[in-house]
Parts: sequence; structure tokens; C-alpha cells
Amino acid sequence: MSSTTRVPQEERTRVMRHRLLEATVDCLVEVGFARTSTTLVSQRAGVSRGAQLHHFPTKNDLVLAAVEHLTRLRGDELAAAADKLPTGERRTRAVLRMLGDHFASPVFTAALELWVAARTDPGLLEAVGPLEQRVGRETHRLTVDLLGIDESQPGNRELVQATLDLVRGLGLADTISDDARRRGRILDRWADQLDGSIATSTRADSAARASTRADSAKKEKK
Amino acid sequence: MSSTTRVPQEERTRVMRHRLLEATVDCLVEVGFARTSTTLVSQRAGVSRGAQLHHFPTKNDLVLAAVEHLTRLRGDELAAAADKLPTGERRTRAVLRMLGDHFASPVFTAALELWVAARTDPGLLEAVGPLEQRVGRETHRLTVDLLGIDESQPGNRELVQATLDLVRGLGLADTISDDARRRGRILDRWADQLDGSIATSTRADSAARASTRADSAKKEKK
DNA sequence: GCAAAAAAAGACAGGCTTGACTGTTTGTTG
DNA sequence: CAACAAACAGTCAAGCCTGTCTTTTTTTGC
Repeated sequence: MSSTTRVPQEERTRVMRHRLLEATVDCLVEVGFARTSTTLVSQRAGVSRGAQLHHFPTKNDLVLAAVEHLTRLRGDELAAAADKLPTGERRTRAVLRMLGDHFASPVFTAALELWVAARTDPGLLEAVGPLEQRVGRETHRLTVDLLGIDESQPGNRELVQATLDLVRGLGLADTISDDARRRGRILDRWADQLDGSIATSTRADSAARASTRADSAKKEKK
Repeated sequence: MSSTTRVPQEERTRVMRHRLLEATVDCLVEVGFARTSTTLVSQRAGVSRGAQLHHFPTKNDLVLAAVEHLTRLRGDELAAAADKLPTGERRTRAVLRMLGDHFASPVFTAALELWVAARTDPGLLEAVGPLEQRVGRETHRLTVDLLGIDESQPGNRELVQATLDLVRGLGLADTISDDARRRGRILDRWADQLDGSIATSTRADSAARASTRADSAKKEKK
């Protein structure tokens, strides 16, 4: 009875792999990397163990694919959040809050699990390292664009890096003691700090500042 | 016969437990929490499995004791580093570098492993949570004291918190891509930021502020 | 339609970890 | 010094995880 619904194999493969990768990320968030067993993933994905092994012969294959998947997820989430940013006053605060929220989201938690696991797993590190570096660079550039910062000014680059390391630290703290209010206060304070410092060192021209903001604000809306 | 060397049982117990806890911390750093098996710990400690099970009946008992041990270690290391700090010029830089070094040290790495593991382990979280909170408070106080910050001034408390979250983020980044130079640059920049901000918000004395700025302008050549 | 290939399902063995259990040595107490 | 308790040593079974293997179903090419 092949009369029910004919699904092309390409589509089936795509769906299966996607379900497995999503389940893997879910497991990373919910039970951590250590307890994320292949059996658990297949159960959560609603995929038979045989099918799983067919698409990802080894656990390493699955995890490596999950790393790439997660990298894509993080990029998308950041871009989407950046699109929703308001323009105008308190731009810096909004940007920082957006970053803070991202580094407290489940995708960051999953990335953290992989991050920590990769430290003592050479094979995983080989995959996580470069990708994390790429995400880091992209996030850096995004932040620079969103805030309209002139990196040619000495010290500004370090200031952006510090900001990103700060939100990373906040994200880490958030994983075991979620305190959004504390995070908000700290980020607001840092935004003031940034505004004061950046204003005096780079943006003498407020018109250019406004245009940069408007420009980076309107990304295509897919 | 008691001809060899008489060792009191209390001392034996103390030594055994200490060796096991040290080995546990070592394993956390070298292979991570996930692969830290009781067998591995007993091997590394040079303690028989039976003896281990005698002192720590379950793995949970061992890990919980290791958490406390590690907390003590971190406190001691911080206090020791604080004592060695130079006084006088560039105080802020020295303090930040000290914090940065601590959050890039093996004890922090071990704590990070427990931290991440605790997120998905209720029993562990129950032990790690309060202790981490305590260490956090102590570190905060230490930083405030070392930098001579007046927390009654609005915003200063958040600035110290941001500083600690920053070094935490730097420590996390350090675990998979050790880049001490980058860390140094960022912390120096942050120190300048702190000096400028704290000066204006707590010390109305503009002479102190000017000297601080002149100080931060000339980079050290190490 | 039919054969071949891909996809999916599930059983099975080998390796590792944990904690219970039994036996041995060493220190303490009367 | 004798009895008791604590410390120490090592074996064993149960459970889980991974990856191989065989079997069944579905899709594709002819």
C-alpha cells in the first residue's frame, strides 16, 4: 500500500536529520552534554535507533553536525533580534540588552555545554574552535555596526571585546542563578559607560552617528 | 607489628581524604566532569577503590566534598594573590590582572566544570549554588576593598559587578582559546575605564583624576 | 510492475561505571 | 595483650552506552 503519501527520499532525509539535530540541542539544554546519549536523542526525536545510526553512523558525527546546526541557530537568532531593535534614544541600552538576552538564551546554554565539553575533547574542539571563532567575529562586527563605533580609534576595539566578554560572563552566571534584573542593571550601567566613552573618542559628528544607526538598523526582512 | 611507623587514624583519614579531593580536582581540570569516574580518581590518588568507598560511600559524596574543597582553594588563592599585589601607581591594572589570572587558573576551570554540571544536576546545584554565591560575595568585597571603591555612590556597585562578570567571561573564553595578550589588553582598557569613571563619581578631587588619566595613558612595556 | 538501492527498525555484544560485598591490615581501648 | 573498631584492598554483578549486524519497509530507475 504505497498509496498513502509518497515522500521523496531527499525530503525524508532532510526532515530526519533536522529532527535529530533539534533533539540533540534540546538534550544539551535539558540534561547537559554528559547525559546526552544517542539513545536519548533518538527517543526525543521520535526516530528509531536504526534510522539515527543510518544518518549519523557515530555519535561524533551527530555531535559535529549539531555544532554546525547550533552555530546557524545562533547566527539567525542574533540577526533576528538585531532586526527588531528600536532606533533613536537609548540605542546603546537596547543593543546591550539584546546581547544580554541572547547570551542567556537556550541556544547559548547549548553552546556553553559544547564549549566546556570541547575543552577536554580534541575532536570536538577541532570543530567547535573555528566555528566559535567565526561566531565571535560576526558578533563583534554586528555589535560594532549596531553601535556605530569607529574602531580605528585606539581603545575602541578593546571596549567592544570587553562588552562581548561581559555578556558572556553574564550568560554564564545566568545558567545557574537566573537574575534578569541584576543583568539589566549592570548592562544599563555599562551602556552609560560606553556612551560616555565612545562619544568623546569617536563620534564628534552626531549626524554621521544617526545615519550609521539607521543604516544598520534596516536589514532585509527575509 | 607496630614497628614501622605509627600513624594516628585521624591523620590517616585526613591524608586519604585530602589526596582523593586533590585527585578529583585534577581530574576535573584534565578530563572534565563527565569523564571523572570514581575509578579514575582512585587511580590518580593512588588510593585503592575500597579505601575510596570507605571515605566517600557514593560518588555524590565525593563530588560534594570536592566542591567544598575547591571553594576553599579558590578563596585561598585569591587571598594569596591579593597579598602579593603592589601598591601605589597602576593599582587598578594590577588588581584587574590579578582577577583575570585567577579566572584563568586551573581552580576556576575546575569550578567551571562543576558549575556547568550543576546546571542539570539538582543535587549538585544544591551544593554549588550557595557556595558559589558566597565566593561571589567575597570576591566582590575583596575587589571593592582592593580598589577602594565607594559603593554608596550610585552606579559603582554595578560597575564592580560588571568587572567580575567580565573576568568570568574572559575566563570562559580562555578555557578553549588561551590568549593572555588579548586578555591583558582588554583588562587594561577596562582599568582605564574604571579609573576614569570611579574618579568622577567618588573622588571630587580632580587632581587624583588627572593623575589617574596620565597614568593610564602611558602603557607599560612589560 | 519489478528489481535494486536507500531508509528505517530493532536486536545484540563489548566496554565502562557504579556501588555492594567479602576479606585483610592497622590502630585503639580495657 | 586481647578484643574491638576503623581503615584498607579487591572482586563482582547490574545497568547503561555505543556501534555492528540483520531484517523489514519505502522509494526510485527501468
